[in-house]
Amino acid sequence: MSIVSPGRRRITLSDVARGCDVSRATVSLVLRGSPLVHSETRARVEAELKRQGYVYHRGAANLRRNVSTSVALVINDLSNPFFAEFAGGVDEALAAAGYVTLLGSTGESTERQRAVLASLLEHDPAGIILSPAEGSDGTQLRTLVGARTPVLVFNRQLDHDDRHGAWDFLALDNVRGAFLATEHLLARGHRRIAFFGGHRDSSSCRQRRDGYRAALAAAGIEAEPQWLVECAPTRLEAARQVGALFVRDPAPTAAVCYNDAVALGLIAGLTTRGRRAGDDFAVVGFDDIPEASVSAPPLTTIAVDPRARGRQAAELILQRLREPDAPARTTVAAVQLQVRASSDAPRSHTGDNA
Amino acid sequence: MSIVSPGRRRITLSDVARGCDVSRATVSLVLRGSPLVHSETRARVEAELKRQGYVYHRGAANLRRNVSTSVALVINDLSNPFFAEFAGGVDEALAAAGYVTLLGSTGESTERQRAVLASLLEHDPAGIILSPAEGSDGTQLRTLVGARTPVLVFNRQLDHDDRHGAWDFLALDNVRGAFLATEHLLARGHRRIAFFGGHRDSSSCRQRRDGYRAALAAAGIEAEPQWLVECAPTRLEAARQVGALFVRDPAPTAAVCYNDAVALGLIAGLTTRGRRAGDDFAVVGFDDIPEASVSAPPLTTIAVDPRARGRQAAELILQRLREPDAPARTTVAAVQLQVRASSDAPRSHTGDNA
DNA sequence: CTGAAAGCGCTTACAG
DNA sequence: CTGAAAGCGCTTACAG
Repeated sequence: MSIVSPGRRRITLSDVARGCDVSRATVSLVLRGSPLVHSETRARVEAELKRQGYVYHRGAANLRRNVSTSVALVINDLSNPFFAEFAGGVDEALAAAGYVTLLGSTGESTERQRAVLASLLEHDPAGIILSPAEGSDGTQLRTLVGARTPVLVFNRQLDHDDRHGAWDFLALDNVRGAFLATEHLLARGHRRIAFFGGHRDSSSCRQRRDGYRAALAAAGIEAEPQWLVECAPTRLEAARQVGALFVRDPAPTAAVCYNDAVALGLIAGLTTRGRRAGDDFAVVGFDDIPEASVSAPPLTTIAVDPRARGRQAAELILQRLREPDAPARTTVAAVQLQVRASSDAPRSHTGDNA
Repeated sequence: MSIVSPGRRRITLSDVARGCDVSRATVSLVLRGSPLVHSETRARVEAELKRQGYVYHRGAANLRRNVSTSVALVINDLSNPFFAEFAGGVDEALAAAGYVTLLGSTGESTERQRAVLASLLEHDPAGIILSPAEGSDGTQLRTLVGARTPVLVFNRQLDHDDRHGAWDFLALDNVRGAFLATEHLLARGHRRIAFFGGHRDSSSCRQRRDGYRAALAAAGIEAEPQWLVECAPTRLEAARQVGALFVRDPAPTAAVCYNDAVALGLIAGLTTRGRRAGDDFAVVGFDDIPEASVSAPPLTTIAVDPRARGRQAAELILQRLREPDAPARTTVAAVQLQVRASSDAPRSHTGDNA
């Protein structure tokens, strides 16, 4: 004879059925709002459900019905405000559609990404929204995920194409964003414009560089090799690399940055070197993270609206669940220039007359 | 005769068992690492698991075993960097312990909180980490959640105590934080120090005001009523309320702010009024959000380390799962003063000689 | 060491 | 309109 702590045992359909003298089937029909149940019976069952504090066990129901009401969201890390906003948008749209969000973080490690995906897959998500860790391989991911679970890839292209047909892809318009940023600096009179930060092997960096080059080309300028400075996309690394911009004369008077973190690092590095961003050097960022609007000087940047991108990603995976057999699609999300006084000094202020 | 798309059907234990001529029981024992299985049989089964691309269905297993491997995390919103960091810490620690995080956002609405909790409970979380929406009622939450699922409350006290015995509570040391902030301004020579922002009916605001008053009292100062200015804890509202600080002469020369958002709003509002934070008015914040270090001027504030708090919250709920019957506990997390040049001008700079 | 059988909490044809 | 029965994918005593 075992003693069960009060309230510890789960209340099931059977308990409720017993409590109001109907079958489990009838209670189930009431729960699912079936019109088959007599309204008086329904009322009795509903009273009993409430009386016993019944909680629906969606997992059991999903098992029986062979459906899933969760979507896995795998991102780099919530400490990055870009992904935090993105995740907020995903969760908002998924919750509105009746899905629950399963969270996973890779910390930009493909090894952790493997482990996180394997663990999440065991929870049977209906689909996966994946912002891949840098260096993720499409073929490997396909082996891990299989063909049963649709994946929406966000932000970063996978390294290898996939024999089974590509996954859906939500891309930022990196080319156009960098084009707009560069065009803005050109319009303010700059001619020697650097592209600062990021790694050449990241697809988003290559695309942003392409947009940058295209804007320069449209103005009849060819990017000089020393204007292209690589560094890890963090504030600290960017601050360390600032010197590379000024090794040769004439040095650039402005920089399009790979992202806002790099731009903030550049601003800090300029200060260290006795220069003032927005005063004698122009800086434009990419992403429009929350810090961009309160930095000193405020940062002109490319707004990506990560929260809206999150909602969009959720809509795309939900649509895929509705049409599992439609061909894979790439969606390119628009970006826009967010001008703020005054990280983007005009050339006249930089004391440059070359 | 229905045609199944290749790879759409789930591979189950039965498929694997059939594929290598053993019973489902044996496959299950292999999966769970039982020493009962002959090593040769084990090898055969493992090869077949891999060959068929088997994915464990943890939901089915958990149903049978009556356990859960998920924890629900309910917060205000991931757009708030404080909660994003907190969530990152929670997820990190839960993942390390083999749990998956179910995410839910309230947007500070108790109505949405009800709906989100009801939905998450249907997914049978082992426990819930809840940062309650403002105005959450403990009695109502108890009715909703029941006695089966342990809850760790974070950051904000619930409105009513609970007859069933309180839930675990992870609190920030708000009193001490505000005390440290106020003491710092006193040490810099200020005597007329305001407490700016927050709502009196929020428990964290009351506690921070208590710490502020205690520090003033220790210096023989009593807070004047007009030094206590309420406003919603957002940048925008704070900027709008700045005028209230200067309605009477002599006005305060410094302010302890309810949080960093309010502090940043105050800094902006001061600028609008032709004053300069850190130059002729001293500002101290609370939370140490990422913007605090890059604002102009950088913000001296109280560091709460939300990521560490997230890890701590996860540890506390995991411990509760291990000891369901231990008495409920309140844990107070330490906070510390983060001094940054130079939002915290000394009084001599404020031109105040009163 | 391996297999047959019962059961977790639910749903859904099917019969009445 | 209601109930008995089978089954979703797994686990676990129990028997052999």
